[in-house]
Amino acid sequence: MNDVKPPQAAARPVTTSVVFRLGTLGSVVTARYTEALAEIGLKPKHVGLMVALDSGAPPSQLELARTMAVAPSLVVSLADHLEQIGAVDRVRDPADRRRQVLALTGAGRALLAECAALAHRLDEEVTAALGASEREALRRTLGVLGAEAGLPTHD
Amino acid sequence: MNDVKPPQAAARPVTTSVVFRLGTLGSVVTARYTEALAEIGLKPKHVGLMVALDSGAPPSQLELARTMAVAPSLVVSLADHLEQIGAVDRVRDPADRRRQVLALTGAGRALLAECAALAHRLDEEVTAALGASEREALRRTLGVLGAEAGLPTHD
DNA sequence: CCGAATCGTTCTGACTCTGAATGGTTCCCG
DNA sequence: CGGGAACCATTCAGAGTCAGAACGATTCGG
Repeated sequence: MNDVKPPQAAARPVTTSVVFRLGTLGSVVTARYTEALAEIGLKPKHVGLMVALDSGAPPSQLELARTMAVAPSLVVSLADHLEQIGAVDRVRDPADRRRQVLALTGAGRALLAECAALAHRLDEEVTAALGASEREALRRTLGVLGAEAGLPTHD
Repeated sequence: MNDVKPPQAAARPVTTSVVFRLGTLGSVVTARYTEALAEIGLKPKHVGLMVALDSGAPPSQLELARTMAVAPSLVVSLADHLEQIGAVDRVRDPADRRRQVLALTGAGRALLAECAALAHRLDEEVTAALGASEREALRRTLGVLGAEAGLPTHD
């Protein structure tokens, strides 16, 4: 019937997929987020660890590694840094002295709040082209997908 | 007034920000996407390069590096591989023999279509928890934000 | 009470990407 | 014309991030 060859390869190009858009957008947004966090001496995974602690995840390092889907050895270095700046306490569990139990300090909660403020400030830049209802719908939909994938989501 | 200390640190936790959700979701989705691509011997950036070519971006390697926001030396290795598997032609521009001009071959277009199919298949898994209208709204919103950020978006 | 299992830590290595150095090509100006 | 400056692609070394193996300390089970 129609032999018209489109200049593009496919009727539904890769670029129209949620997966592709989420990937590319995710990396550019994360780049800005990472840059902003660097100014307060943190990396995204540090925030991730604090979020896990704040969400009431089991506080032993091994379990934190599991909830973060990350190697235990990485948790060590993250905890090292957070402890050094006074954001977390790290004590041996008296009941099982193999375990290292992490807990947010007051300063840690303040730091996490600062990260939250920073993130929401970035949100306004990133979603500037969106209307309020679209913005909220996006936030909500991402929350649903995140929860589906087992990510921490207050809301 | 109210001195009730919430168990969480902030009224608007980091996890409710679009930036945070986009980042975490992006990385988990990208992980699955990367894994799926690996089975056909590609990495996300290979697809990115093919997409750029397919979208009519200026085909010299340096300009491709600019549109992909990536170092020129990386384009070399990406093009090396794509050329080796016959997905792109790489010829010296006769008008300026410093330039290396890339172009998708037929096989390249087929490969890109395969990636598109793969991505859309993944989409259904990832967005399984969403209704059709929500899914479409997400796709559209991500497209708007991507366009805002200067990303290639057919649609 | 002793061997197996568990947790944390250290360290090595894989992987990805950038930036500097190099060689070939073109442009510009005297 | 001719020669130096600018430009493009390529190679290579190195920074950064992360996982996995190896080890020591501690606990559990028989």
